[in-house]
Order: sequence, then structure tokens, then C-alpha cells
Amino acid sequence: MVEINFFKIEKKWQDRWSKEKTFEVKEDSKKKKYYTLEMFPYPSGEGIHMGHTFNFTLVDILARFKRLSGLNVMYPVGYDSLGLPAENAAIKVGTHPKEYTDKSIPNFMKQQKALGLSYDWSRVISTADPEYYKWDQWVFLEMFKKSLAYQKTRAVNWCPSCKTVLANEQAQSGTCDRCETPVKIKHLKQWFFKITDYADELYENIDKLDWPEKTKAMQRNWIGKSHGTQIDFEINKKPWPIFTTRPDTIFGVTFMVISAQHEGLMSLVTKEQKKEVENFLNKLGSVSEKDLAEMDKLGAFTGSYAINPANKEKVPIYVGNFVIADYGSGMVMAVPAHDQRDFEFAKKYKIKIKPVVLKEHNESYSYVMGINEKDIAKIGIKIIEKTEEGFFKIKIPFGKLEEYKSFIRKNLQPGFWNEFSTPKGFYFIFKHKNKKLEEFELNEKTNDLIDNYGMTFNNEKPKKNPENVYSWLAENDFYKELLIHTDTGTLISSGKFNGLDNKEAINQITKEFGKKIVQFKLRDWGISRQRYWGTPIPIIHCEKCGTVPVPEKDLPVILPEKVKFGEGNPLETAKDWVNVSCPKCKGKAKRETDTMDTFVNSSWYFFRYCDTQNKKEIFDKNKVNYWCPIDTYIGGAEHSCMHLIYSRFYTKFLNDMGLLNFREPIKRLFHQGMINDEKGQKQSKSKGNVVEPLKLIQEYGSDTLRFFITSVAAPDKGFNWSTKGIQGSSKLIKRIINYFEESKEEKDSPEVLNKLNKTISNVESYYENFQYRKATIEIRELFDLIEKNPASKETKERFLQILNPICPHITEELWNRLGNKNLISTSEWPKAGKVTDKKSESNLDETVIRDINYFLEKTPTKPKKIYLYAMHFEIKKINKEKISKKVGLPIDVFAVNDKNKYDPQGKAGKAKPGKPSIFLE
RNA sequence: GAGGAGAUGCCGGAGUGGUCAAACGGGGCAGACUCAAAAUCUGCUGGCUUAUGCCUACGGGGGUUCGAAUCCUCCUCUCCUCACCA
Repeated sequence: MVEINFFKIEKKWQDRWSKEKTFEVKEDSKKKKYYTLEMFPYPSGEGIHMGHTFNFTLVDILARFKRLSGLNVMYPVGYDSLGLPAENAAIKVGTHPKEYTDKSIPNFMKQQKALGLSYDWSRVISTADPEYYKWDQWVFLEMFKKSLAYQKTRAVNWCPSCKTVLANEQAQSGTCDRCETPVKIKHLKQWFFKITDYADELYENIDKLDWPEKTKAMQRNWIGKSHGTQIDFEINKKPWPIFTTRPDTIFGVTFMVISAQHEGLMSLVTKEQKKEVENFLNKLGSVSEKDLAEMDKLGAFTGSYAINPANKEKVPIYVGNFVIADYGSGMVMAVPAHDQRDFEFAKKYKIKIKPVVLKEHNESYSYVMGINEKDIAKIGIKIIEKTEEGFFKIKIPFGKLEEYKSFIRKNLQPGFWNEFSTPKGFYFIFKHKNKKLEEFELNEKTNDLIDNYGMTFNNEKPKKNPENVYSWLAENDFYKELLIHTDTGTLISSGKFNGLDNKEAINQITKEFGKKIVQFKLRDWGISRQRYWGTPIPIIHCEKCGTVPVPEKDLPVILPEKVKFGEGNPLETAKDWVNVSCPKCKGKAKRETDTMDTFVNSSWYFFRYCDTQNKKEIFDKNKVNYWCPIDTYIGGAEHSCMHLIYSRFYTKFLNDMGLLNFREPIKRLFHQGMINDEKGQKQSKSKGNVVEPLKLIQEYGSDTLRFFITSVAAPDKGFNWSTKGIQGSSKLIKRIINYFEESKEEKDSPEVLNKLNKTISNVESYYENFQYRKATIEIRELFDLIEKNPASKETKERFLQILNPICPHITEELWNRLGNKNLISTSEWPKAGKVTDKKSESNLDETVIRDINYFLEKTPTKPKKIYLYAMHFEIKKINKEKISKKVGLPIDVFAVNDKNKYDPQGKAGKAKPGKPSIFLE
């Protein structure tokens, strides 16, 4: 076998593609376009890792396949170079982020080229380029004009020692990740984009996207549209709107909870309660936000009350840590009987619990004393158990309610009562000492029950409230399940709504006390970062004129290079840059020193790819409308929410500006899987488990790496890296090259032709649908066949074309060696010919005759008759007479699913397609 | 708590009603070549056994069907994402 110099071959073709601008494209109205790209990478100094390799290769295969299929394919590349990682990395190494980025990008490019990616290199963009972020600033100003960019105060993580605002990921443990000082919460004025204006469209359009269900579900969850009711509660004589999805439980409200972060909180706190509330708030400050979900419900009484509009009851208002300030109105009506959180809170602070929904149930349980077991068995009621106190626990099916009632009337001992649930409430039967009976539904006569019969609950006579009876009932496990729950059911203790199904009650109570509204979880997008390495926000703060936008002609506002790192916001140290004159009044003014979130940069970069050199406008409308929307976009699932929602938001905004003729940027989305180490752990430098693609390319060649990575990992599932198998791929690639060196040109064997055609059509759909792994398998099978059977030059060429998307270099080389002057990369994908199915042509009769003869040899006594059982779809193919003649015995043929067949030994079940079963009698 | 994806042989993973003891790869075993090794090639890789056979087997139970890895149903487990959203 010849030694192969992969490096030389790869370099040769990479140079040729570059020289001939093979992958550079222009708009062409006559050609169908295809726009595909991966989420552009953040260019780290460490170069590309396996995850990148996997991601890039997946997209490259698609791009190359689409190109072969005759489409005008744009596959661009760029760098998401602004951002915190670059800033941190630079500070760590002691260089400037710009310098760091300027070094990292060429390194990335070099490695990407080594992989043989078919990028249109004329369209490279970098978000750190002022010519790029100029348009970030421009869009910001456009939003500012339309009040979609605005300022408001928001809490941030603040490290008192570094005097720096920390990103959430820098403050995860509740301490600063650099100096471990506990993080404080600080309120700062910050910039926001009003994405909530688009919340409904963002939500509703999800259905129309050809995206993974999972991603769509995540976006739905993130945007969180929920339908509910708004009801005004009166607080200090003023209405306070409350959002709820369970207005049916309004009679069960026993307290209110306002968010600890709510702006209006202190106005509700009375003098007497101030200390307690402040204590509570101080406790909260030290807890990091991350454990919110596991945290105990905590709170304090504010001293104020709210009036429940349904029953005019006065309920206490608490402040609580589990209520979100900017969802709804920041206060909730708490119904401890029918909400888990409210229940926990009520238990902790000993607030009363009032059940108002009786869960649906099919039977009741009761406890009775002093009855005769046989008597009760006569009416078909079972005794489940006997309690220590001498009660019988019995089960009463609702069908037997009436019989049970009359039984109790007869058998109840004077001075005792019996209670049980009915489908719509509870029923009580009480027998006076004088044997007089009293019976009633609990809802109606509870007070009578208490007053007239002297019933006591835990030796304590309750106040005249139905819910106290319910509380007492709820001490019984069975009744508790009916009363304390979050399920559907029938209303009780709810005035005129009693007996209503709770779904119906939602409608009626909404109509009576409130109105239907829609709430979103989605918040406005806070874009301010108190960081250096980001897009400067083009705003000037003037002492006189206030907030003044930078005039468009002054864009871009370029990030100053001379700044000090280490304390506070570096931009504030660039005094020359900060101090400017006001564009309006020319008076003293200062620049905004916040920079933009990097998600701003990545929200529209795919549009800029269409027109990277444009100095006059963000992009040429016509160019973008030709290429976009993106046909297939590939990237990590971690961007399911933020990046992809922000991009959708930008698209809608730019469409509203009249710059686009579509409202969704991405037609098809695909998430590649993760490449982890052998143990399934994430690869990271600190763990020392990083596999460097470049080394593998040097050792095996990039085609081998590309083939290996696609054959070993399903694109969407990823793979726990092991280099073991790469030898297998290497072998195959070498075998292929070797074969092309040595094989002769012959006439195709039928098997080869058949397999070729099958492979062409299968692989076509595999490439289309990201089933690359299957493609490598089928390619392998085809090659195995070609290697061992005569094949023509044309077949060999087709084989190379099929393989080309995965292994572009060697296929280019072998294509050339076969005498082709053109590039395989721009050749035309082969058309699949006819495929013949060998199996369907095999002769059933022959098989049957052979099988029968075999049996006849084995059987000592000669049978009288033969029964054949064949698949129902094969019956017609069997020639009964022919077989009968050959074997010399009469034959009956049955379909295997024939109900009337003669089959005493159940042989029919043994039949298989192509192989009828036989019974000899 | 909400949502999503899964469970197949030693391993990774195809397979979605019959041609399935289950593709393809990895690993393992045996053999060929070689003084030997690597590379390469060939065969085997559930059990009984060598039969056109039987048994066991696609997470577990139950069902539909002449026939189930595949369809239905219940259960168990695993992974991922979001999460006090009223």
C-alpha cells in the first residue's frame, strides 16, 4: 500500500478552492438559493475544539450536498468576538481584549481552513469590528426613536470589593467568583429593549416553525403565555389588580403575599410591623438567587389588609420570598387549600386554610360506631377496617347513598352523629338523645350544627365558619384528600357558586368580579452591561437636555482603547472618551458607559452576511430578501431561548421598519449533540481531557477526521469521545485511495449497479435529514461491494460524488486522477437509476418443493396430504398444481390469516414471507 | 412541579408489523501472511447444537394479531431543559 500524504493533498485542494473562489457566491435570481450556517463561534485563543469540529463539519456536509444538488449555496463564517470571555481571558493573560481577539481570529481561520470547510471567505464578519457594531448602534437608535429602547432601574449583582457589576454566571454561588466576597444587590439604571411588545407574536408563531419540538417547547415555556383573570382587591381604599389562573378559588383566599422585591412594598408596611419586615428583608439579601426553587417559603406580616371582592372579607397581606415582583402585579391572592406554595406558607405562619373546591370522587368513606356488621353487609356496604377506638371504617359507593342514609337513621345511637361526603358536599345525620333526627348538607346549616348540637372539634368549639368544619374534617386522611388539593372539582363554601363545577366557576367568577387577561413570563430584555468589551451604547447624558441619542452621522461610537481594567467599569476610566459636548446644546455631557449585551450583536449577524461590505446601510434590502430567511441553522441547544428569541425579535422589528419581507429568520433549525470525553464529562482545559482536532488532522488527515466524527456520532446526539475508532475510518479512507490507484475499469456488475442506485437515493435523503451516520454506513456498504466486484469509471465517479460532502479533499483528488478537469465540489449530484429487488423475484415454488422433499425424507410414514400455509400476499404466487405434481401428493394451500384454514398443529404461525410453512398429514 | 428525549447483543448504535438472532462500526477471539510484531486479509462473536431444528432475547407486566423489537396499555428507570410565573 502506498503511503499517502494527506497534508499535501488537502493543501492542494484547499488552495485551489481559494484561488478559484469556488465557494464564493452572488445573488442570482435564476438560481434557487440555499442559506445555511452554524451559530458563529466566539473566537477563543485556544482555537477550535472537537465540538466546533463536529458542528462545522455537519454544516459543511449540508452545504456541500446542497451545492452538488445545484443550489446557489451561501455558507458564510464570522466571529462573535465581543464579550465577557474575551475580556476576562485578556485580563488574565495581561493583554488588551482587542489584541487578544486580533490574534485569536486568524488562528481560528487557519484551523477552519485545515478542516476543508466550504465557507464563502469573502463574507467574514467580526462583531468587534466598528464597521459591524456601528449597525448595532444604529438599530439601537431606531429602537430608541420608537421607545423600544428605554431605561429603568434594575437590580444587579455587585461585588463591593472589586467595585464591579457581576454577570449572573460570575456570582453563581452568591459570592464573587474572583475574590469570593459575598455579592450585594445594587439597583442601577439600565437599558432595556421592549421585547414584550412582541411577546404574543413570538409565542404564537412558534407553531409555524420547522424546529425541534424540544426547542419550541422551551421557547413557549420561556415566553410563558398564560390566560387568567385579573381581579381587583381593595387595599387601603385603592384597587390593587391581582392576576390569577384560579379565580374559582377566590372564596378560599385567606391571605395575600406581596413580593419582597416589590417597589410598593414599604407603603403597605405599618409602623408596628416595620421591624419584622426589615428583619425578613435582611435575611433575604444573603441568599443567592440560584437556590430559589429549593428555598423555604419565608415571609412576614406587613400589617395591612386587603378586601376580598367576593365575600368582602379582610385578609392579611404578607411579604414573601416566593412571589416574583415583575410578574402580574407582584402580589398574589393566596389560597392555601388549593395551591402548594400557599399551603406551605400558611402552615409555616399558622394562617387558616379554607377549602372551597371538593375534589371529584366516586365513593365516600365514613366512620360509624355501634352498628351490626351483618346488618350493614345486607345493604352491600363493606367494612374496610376497625379502628382502635372501636369505629368501623366503611366504604359507601354513591349508588348506595340513599340506602345508607336510611340505614343510619335506623341504627345511629342517640347522641351520635355520622358524616360522609356526597358528590357535591358533605352530609350530616345527627340523632338527639330523644331519638329525634336532624339531617343537613354541611354548606347550608353549619352554624346550626355548631350551635344546636354542641358539636366540638378537638374539644374546642369553633367559630361560626364553614371552613372550620372543613378544617376539622380535613384531619381525616380521606376527607383531606378531597379538600386540600389542586385538582378540579365542585365548589363549596363559595356562596352562590356552591355546587358549580370549578371550570364553570372560573368563567362565572371572572365575569362577576374581574376580567380575562393574558400574562407573559417574558420580561423586557436588559441589554446594559457594565463591561468594556462590548458595543458602546450610543447615548450621551447631558446635564441640561437629559438623555440624548448620538446623531446617526457620528456613528460608530468607537470603543476607546486606552482604559484601565480591574476596578469598576473600565470605560469610565477613559475620561477623554466619556466627556463630550452635548449634541443638542453643546454643553457639558457624558457618554453612556454601559455596553450592550453580546446577544445584541448576534441577533442580526446573519443578515449582515448577505451584504458585509455595505458602508451606507445595515444591509441592502434586496440582497437580504434574496438570501433570507436562513434555510438551515445549526448550533447548540443552549441557545434555544435567548439567542433564538432575540433573533426572532430583531427580525420582527426590522420587518416593521420595512427592511425585510419576512418575520421569522430561521426556517429550519438543528441542534448538534455534545462531544464529551470518554466518561461523558464536558471537555475542558482544566480537566486535561481536551482532544485537539488539529493533532488528529496532522496524524490522519482531515477527511478521516470528518468521516470518523460523522460515522461515530449521531448529529443530534453527540458522542463520548474515543480516538480508538478513528483507525477504522482511517483504514477505510486508505482502502478507498488504494482501490482507485489499483482497480481496473470494467463493466458494472448488476449488484454494484443496484447498490449504487439505492445508495444514491438513500444517501440523498440522509444528507437532507442529518442522518449522516447512516450515510457513512451505506457508503461503506457500497464501497465494500465495488471493491470486490467489477465497476465502471462512471460508478467510481458517482461513488466519489456521494462521498464528497464528507471527504471533500480525497474525493477531489481521486476525481482528478480519473481524468476530470472540473472540480467535484461543483459537479452535479448523480441521479439514481432503477433498483431491482432480488428477493421478490425468488421462486416460491422451488423453495416449497425443496422443503417438502426434505420433510418427506425425514418422515418414516408416507403422508396422505400436504397443507401449505403462506402469507396472504403470497397466495397468488404459489402454483398448487405444479408443486403437487412434482411431489406426487395432493396439496391444500391456505393463507396464514385464513380463519377457516385446516391447521390442527398450528403450523401456520411458522410461515414467513418467502417461506410458507408445511404440514404433512 | 412543567416540558422534552430515551431504554436493543460485550460497547456505540440501525431497525417502527412478517425476509430479525437483529444492519454497520468498535471491541474480543481464531486463522492467513511474517523469524516475530505492526499493517493487511479471512472467519467467528446468545445458548443448545450443527437441524430448512429448538430454546432464550430488543427495560418490566398485560393486551391486540395467524405473527410484535416494531402497535395499544400500565409500570419502572435514565438523560436533558426550565422552574416558587400565582
